[in-house]
Amino acid sequence: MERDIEKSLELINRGAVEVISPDELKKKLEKAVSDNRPLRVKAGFDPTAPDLHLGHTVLIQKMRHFQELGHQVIFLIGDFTGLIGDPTGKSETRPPLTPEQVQENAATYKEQIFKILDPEKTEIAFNSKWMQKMASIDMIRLCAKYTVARMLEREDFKQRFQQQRPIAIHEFIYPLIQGYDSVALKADVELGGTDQKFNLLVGRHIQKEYGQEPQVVLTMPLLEGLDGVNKMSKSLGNYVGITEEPASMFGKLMSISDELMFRYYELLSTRSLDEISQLKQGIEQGKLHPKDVKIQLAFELVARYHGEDAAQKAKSQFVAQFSRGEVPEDIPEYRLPSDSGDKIYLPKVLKEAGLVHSTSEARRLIKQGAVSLQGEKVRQEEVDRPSHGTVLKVGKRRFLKLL
RNA sequence: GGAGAGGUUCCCGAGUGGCCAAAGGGGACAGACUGUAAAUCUGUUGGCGAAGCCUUCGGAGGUUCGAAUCCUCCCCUCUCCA
Repeated sequence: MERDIEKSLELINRGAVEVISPDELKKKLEKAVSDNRPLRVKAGFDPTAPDLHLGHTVLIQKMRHFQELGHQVIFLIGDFTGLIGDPTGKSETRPPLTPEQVQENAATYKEQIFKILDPEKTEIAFNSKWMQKMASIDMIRLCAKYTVARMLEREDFKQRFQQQRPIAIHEFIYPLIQGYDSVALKADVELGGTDQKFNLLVGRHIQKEYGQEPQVVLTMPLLEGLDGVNKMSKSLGNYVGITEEPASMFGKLMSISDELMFRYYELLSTRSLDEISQLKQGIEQGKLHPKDVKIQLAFELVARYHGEDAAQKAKSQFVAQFSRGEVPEDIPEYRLPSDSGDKIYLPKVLKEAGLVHSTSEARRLIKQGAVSLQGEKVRQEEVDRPSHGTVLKVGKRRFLKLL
């Protein structure tokens, strides 16, 4: 275990938004060293998303830091709470998952976190272990430890309440169970995104109620999704999954705005803050092209999850396709019906091949000049039957080889 | 239990008998531009081989030449009262 408290604090605080409270953290660290007992550091994950995405990695990397300092990290999969659905940050009640879905998703989580965490030093817990068998009377006792008024202090509950939107009662139970998890795990520290602050603080309260020393709460910034506005989340579809194909990962990262790129640098890159501000300056002074700086970011992240080779390949493919307008290597093929004569009706082909949802959409795209055959823009819906191997292109990203 | 408000297209939201496949915004897609799947500007955004027709406004019926709009019943959400 790291014995230098100051050094520990430095690493722990890096990137963190808030520590509640810093004094308690320091004391816990000192005690850990003097008792030679690693701190139990908990972070909970809702098993709604089968794919971990870059947003999660901000937190997981912080867990990694604790591991590096020799502490015990607990990756809690909220398989029981997943049946409720965390209402945090949601404007609406979430549909509950079935037990089967939860199991499936939890398994996938488990596979993925070890891309970042050291399996040897990670304890994986499921809160169904203690929640499943909790007696009704104990559940009621747990509920008795918090009040409706205090629940409504939470911003999203308050808003929904004020806006006359539904809040189901079970949603109130979520923070209580999350707090009880800390009791069950005897957590010394709990990590979470800033949106989790309320739930994390409820944990402190509940622990006290159950006679435990309250956990230190450490919040990490939320990573904005690709849209640059909402937090990255599976359900909003603005995410980059860590198991995503290199090319897709690279492309998505290149699609973020130049402004958002620096946010990603700060939260995801291992580069020092100094280096990052140098990149920023370089762009402002016109020495660096923003596209190149973005390529470096995409490269670093793809390399982290897929290796250097894959990153190199994704990069050259991207440059070929979007800077030079070349046709990518692996594109889907479509065999034209042999009996279709010497004219083909393009909207139908596009639909059959799955490049568009409907022939209407295809017709619109043709009208807009988005469709080309072998580099030649198509203006007619009906065209001469193209020769074998002709490349059909829709927009910038959809390709089809006609056979 | 009583009284009231509401449920509209991917999302938010306008529409209160025909001019409604339904304003506006968001998102998405496309085009132009660009050393970016960046920014910006413009356009498109139910389906149908496209003529017109078909399906869509919580659900089921009904009135009407004609219904998102009116009526009946049902389901769901919210507010106030109990």
